[in-house]
Amino acid sequence: MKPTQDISRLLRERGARVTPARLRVLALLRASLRGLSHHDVEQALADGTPVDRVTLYRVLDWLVEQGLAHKIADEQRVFRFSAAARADAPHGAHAHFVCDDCGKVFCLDDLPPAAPQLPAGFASTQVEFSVHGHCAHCNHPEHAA
Amino acid sequence: MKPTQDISRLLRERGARVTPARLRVLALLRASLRGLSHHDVEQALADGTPVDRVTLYRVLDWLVEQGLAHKIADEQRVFRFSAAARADAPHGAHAHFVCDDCGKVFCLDDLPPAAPQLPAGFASTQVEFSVHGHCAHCNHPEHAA
DNA sequence: TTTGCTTTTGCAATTCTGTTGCAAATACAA
DNA sequence: TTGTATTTGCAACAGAATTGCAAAAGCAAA
Repeated sequence: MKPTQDISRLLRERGARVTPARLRVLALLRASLRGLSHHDVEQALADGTPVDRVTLYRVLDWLVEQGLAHKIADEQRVFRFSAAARADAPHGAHAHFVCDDCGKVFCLDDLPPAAPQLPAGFASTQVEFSVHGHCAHCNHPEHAA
Repeated sequence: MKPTQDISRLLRERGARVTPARLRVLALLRASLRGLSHHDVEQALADGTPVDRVTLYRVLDWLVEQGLAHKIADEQRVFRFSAAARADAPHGAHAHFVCDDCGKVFCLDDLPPAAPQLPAGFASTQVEFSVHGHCAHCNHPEHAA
């Protein structure tokens, strides 16, 4: 089961051109459990034929424009992209783990946090719960850069 | 009542050096109803003796480090700073309310829930709990800008 | 007040993240 | 295969934020 074939059909169905960059990026986003920054995607695609930085920005924005991906600014003011099909729920409904070493964001399935009591007059629209620390990869000295 | 005298004493009490830049920036943040970007602060201080851009960045970060201000990235991926309501410990584990209208950050006294179970190898150092919504001021149409 | 040490400031240059303009390459339909 | 609009890659640009280092300023002790 080639995920790229699914994606290829998906793109074709909406009258969009099927290009390697779009296939690879969307497949990557769909395979990822966490939001990916432009840099993350660039690194992930560097193994095969490298994709130009600008093309990557444009593909990512195009995916967002097409409603196939979501774009949010993380705490470090970096845009993170995630596939829309999986993450269609309002962002922030789940908890995040932020690695303070590598800056990566992981989604924690766990724990739908309840909003605490707010002062009078305050209205909450969204709750964000982030756990900061060191991810499994950065926690192991032998893996550190 | 000179707010700068309050601030001057506040800084001195914690063994920090009292400089014009720190006084002016913190006074400005305290007087502001919404979160200010670096550019906002630079403009606001341009009337008097202009403060160097880099100094401004450093003063703002220093205030955050001291727990006297909060720093968040807004939707346009620009950092916005606001005075901390409670001049507490250096940004400990407490909950925040972020107003999506004015960008201001309020500290909530409620303690965040304990860190959820993390994947193997992950270590948590800090838990951040943010509630997004509309603050009491922005909730009232007659007060809105 | 003066001295001396430490912190802070200001300038220049640099990094990081993302954009824009334009010509060449490519997808896709005819 | 050909024609055409779309997409790509390169280069240059732009704004936000950071870094290195010498000069200036704060503060305590003499």
